[in-house]
Amino acid sequence: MNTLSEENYLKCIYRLWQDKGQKISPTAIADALGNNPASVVDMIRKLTDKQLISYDKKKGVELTAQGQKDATMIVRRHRLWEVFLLEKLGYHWDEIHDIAEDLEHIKDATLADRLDKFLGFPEYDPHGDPIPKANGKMAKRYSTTLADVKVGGSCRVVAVRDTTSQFLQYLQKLSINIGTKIQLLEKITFDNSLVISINGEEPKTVSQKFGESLLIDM
Amino acid sequence: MNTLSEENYLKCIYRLWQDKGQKISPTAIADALGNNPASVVDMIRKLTDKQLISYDKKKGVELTAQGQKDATMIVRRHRLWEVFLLEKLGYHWDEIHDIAEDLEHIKDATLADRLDKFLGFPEYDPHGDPIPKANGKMAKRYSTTLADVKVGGSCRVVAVRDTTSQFLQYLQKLSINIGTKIQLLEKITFDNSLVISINGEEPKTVSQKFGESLLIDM
DNA sequence: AAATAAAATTAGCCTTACCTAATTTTATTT
DNA sequence: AAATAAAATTAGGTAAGGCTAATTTTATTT
Ligand SMILES: [Mn+2]
Ligand SMILES: [Mn+2]
Ligand SMILES: [Mn+2]
Ligand SMILES: [Mn+2]
Repeated sequence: MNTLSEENYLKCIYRLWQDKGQKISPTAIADALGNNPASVVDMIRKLTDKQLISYDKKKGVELTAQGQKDATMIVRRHRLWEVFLLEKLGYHWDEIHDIAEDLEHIKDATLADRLDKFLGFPEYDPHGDPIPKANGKMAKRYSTTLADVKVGGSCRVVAVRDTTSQFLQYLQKLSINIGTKIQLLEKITFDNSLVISINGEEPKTVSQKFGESLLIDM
Repeated sequence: MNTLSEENYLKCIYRLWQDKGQKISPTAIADALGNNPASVVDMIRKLTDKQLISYDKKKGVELTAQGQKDATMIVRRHRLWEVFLLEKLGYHWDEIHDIAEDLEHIKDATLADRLDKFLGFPEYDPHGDPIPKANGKMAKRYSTTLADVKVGGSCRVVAVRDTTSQFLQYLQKLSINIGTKIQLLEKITFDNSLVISINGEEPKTVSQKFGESLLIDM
């Protein structure tokens, strides 16, 4: 069984691998976790000994089959708890991530499966991220962002790429939720700012960073 | 905020204080937690510094007002999660204690209150222990055991004093649950064994230890 | 009151998971 | 190719929360 810290590293490596598909370096992990690179090197040794990752200066850090399995199950628990907190306990979507960050580490052979059943086997979490099934499979992850939409085009919000409360609360203020319709009216060439209409309302301007953080379906 | 270990010590001291009402010594705590007395002495120092307990060789360990408040809220969370696991996720009553032992440490300002509301503000947990309210108050704790019943008398099971799976599974085997009616047919004077009838069925013999572990209402 | 037993405490170690500072290796400029 | 910068690693340290073994204090017997 993995410790809390080991689990957080596995999940972090899994996320970096999914997000970029690029070489995962000790510094990348350190940045993502807010830890010192020296600490990361320690943990890389530990996880390598446990055969959960492999590390090669050329290829960077990679999850082994077992590491991938373990990471997927942590993500599964995280997202299921998020659904529970939002749907059953009435939290808002900017409050659930941090609590799920702790709940995901509760280990019991049947807990995740029971929770899954209790929640009605949800496909996506409240942020639009797919929830891995017990067998590790999961629905497709969205990848097109608002920044990819062509001027004049319309789209529907399906997920967020950033789950910080700063971003989620900003969305709240703009009345944007999963499912909200957005039309791209104009792209400011100077800094790629986007002029959008939310649910057909009056135009608002948002930054490129904002656009890249909203996942959409055309 | 208290660490996981500090919380487990607080809860342990709280339980010892409730159970015996006697002087709580370092060895008693060590026994209860399965830790070494030397480790307990370390933690006594730490909790004393944090003003959560007081320690006097004569009077033993005592919770301060704050320590009592903290301990009560841990117990609240533990028992609420137990109700959740049993009622919502369908666990049996011998499986929930260990999982709640971890869930009780999840800290969020409103989590316990939301869970309480979601569960319909239960008064007792699945083992018959009263659940502290948000203000710290709770329903009465039962204290009469099956061993206190007079021969010929009848009673109803209201709680268990032992939550080990050994005991709970034994109860399961005997078809005893919260609410089960038991009649005391005979008390063997040799070793205080009890001959009982469960729900009017044929007589069964149980030990004194068994009788002292079942809390009842006459 | 001594002797003995039990409980409490101290001293010194260990592991986990972090850290800083120094050094070495690898990449990027010039 | 050197020089420089960045990344990775090593060395050594810290705090939490355990441990064992030795010692001191307190209780219980004789
Ligand atoms: Mn986590
Ligand atoms: Mn999420
Ligand atoms: Mn616990
Ligand atoms: Mn209970």
